[in-house]
Amino acid sequence: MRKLPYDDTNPADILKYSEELIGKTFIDILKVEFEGEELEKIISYYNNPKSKGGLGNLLEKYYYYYLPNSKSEPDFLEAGTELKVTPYEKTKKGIRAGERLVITMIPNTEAIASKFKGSHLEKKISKILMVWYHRVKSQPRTNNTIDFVSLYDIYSEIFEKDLAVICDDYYKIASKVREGKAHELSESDTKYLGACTKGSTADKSLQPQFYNKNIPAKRRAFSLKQSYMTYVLNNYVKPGLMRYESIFSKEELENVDFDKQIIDKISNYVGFSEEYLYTKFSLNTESKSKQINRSLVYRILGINSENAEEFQKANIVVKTIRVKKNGLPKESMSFPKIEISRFIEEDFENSFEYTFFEETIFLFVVFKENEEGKYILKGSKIWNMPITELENTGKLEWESYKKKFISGVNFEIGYDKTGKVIVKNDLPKKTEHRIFHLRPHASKSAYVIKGIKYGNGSDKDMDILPNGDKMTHQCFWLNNGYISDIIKDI
DNA sequence: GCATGATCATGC
DNA sequence: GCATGATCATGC
Repeated sequence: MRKLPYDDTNPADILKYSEELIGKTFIDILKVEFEGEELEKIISYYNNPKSKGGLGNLLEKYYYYYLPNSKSEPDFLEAGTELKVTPYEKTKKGIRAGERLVITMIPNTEAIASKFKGSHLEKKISKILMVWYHRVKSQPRTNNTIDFVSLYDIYSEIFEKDLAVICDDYYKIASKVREGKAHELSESDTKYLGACTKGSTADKSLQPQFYNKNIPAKRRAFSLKQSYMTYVLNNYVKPGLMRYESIFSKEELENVDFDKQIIDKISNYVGFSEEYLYTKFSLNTESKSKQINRSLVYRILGINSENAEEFQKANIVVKTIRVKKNGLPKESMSFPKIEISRFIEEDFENSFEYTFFEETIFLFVVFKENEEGKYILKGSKIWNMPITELENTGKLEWESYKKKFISGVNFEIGYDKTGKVIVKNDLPKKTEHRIFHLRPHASKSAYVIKGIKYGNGSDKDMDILPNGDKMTHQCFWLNNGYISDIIKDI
């Protein structure tokens, strides 16, 4: 056996050796060990999406030279350090983690420890050597460049406040498993540590639960959420591009329940009118901004921007809701527009919509209309869509749109009294669905039907249908009736 | 008064 | 210039 070029008992030395990776591509690493035909062969092996060897495996073998030990122990055993090779991507707004960081499987054939301290997860997550490569999807994997290397130590001072949340997340996941409810787990149940599904689509088959022989559950793994990894990347690995403000002090996170604290902070202002609160929090009362209540919520939580550290980490989205006197939200809730050509190619389980509702936590903040027609802050709630609802009703409703797009959308062209064109379609309507429906979402309406253009929008406002017709961009909306049920206890 | 289609205001 | 969150406005 060759002598290792680093001290594998010392995390600092492993880090130092790893820093020599910066600026190199994976091909550069392989070139040290191979040449000629052999090099070509090994490159194509690692670029084959079907081969088991990932980029992490490549570095283990040809850069760190360690022999894989049992999967239940950290990779650098004596240093107690786990190696993770993980992608990041560049976006218009900066950089973000390309994936969640999967740590270890949630057991389904043996007992699970109820507390994080002393758990199997603790061993695997405490010290992680993160090797970040810039993923460019258009090029072969081995052409990607390693740009950053960092040592994540959950017991170091900077991550101390995250540890409290992660312990709480662990407890929630383990409790659900121990109650025999592994089939009800969802990534959005918890804040920084998530229970993500594991394996390719075909492998996501249901397996028996250790704690519940009657109901099978998908295999899931503990992971650091992608949103959390994005924060780690932007704050500790490459700080400076994004600025976050924190809502909580370390003491607050260590002592009280996360959700309860958010709700409590908002509760302090329940009963006051929008106008009063705008003035109190120095928001321009003349503003016609449709997002002024969002700004208000962030100010109530104590931050001036809309970049809340804890919300970024936990993937929490703030949604403000105005409720009419009769208790029904004034509006359904919109989401980013869809792309029909992508939509009809996807299966529900791998769709953008499934992923979004499985991963996203919502903070609903309700303003209710009083007798004088003024809106009063009523309260708030943290919510995620129950996975069974998403996988049953949600799936059926989603699929009804897919079917309709494929079979063909029909239009009826009309005009209102001002002469404006109004184009009706025969997509399934809100009244036919319980959870969500599709509606237009664009700057202007725009259609091309049988070659004829309608509406005053332009090409950017339109999406293309399978038959070549075009219609105004659509997006999913959560039905206001459905939201009404969720927020009725606020 | 609701359902559905249309559109606005902001921030990056 | 566009994505996003949110609301407007007409017809039934």
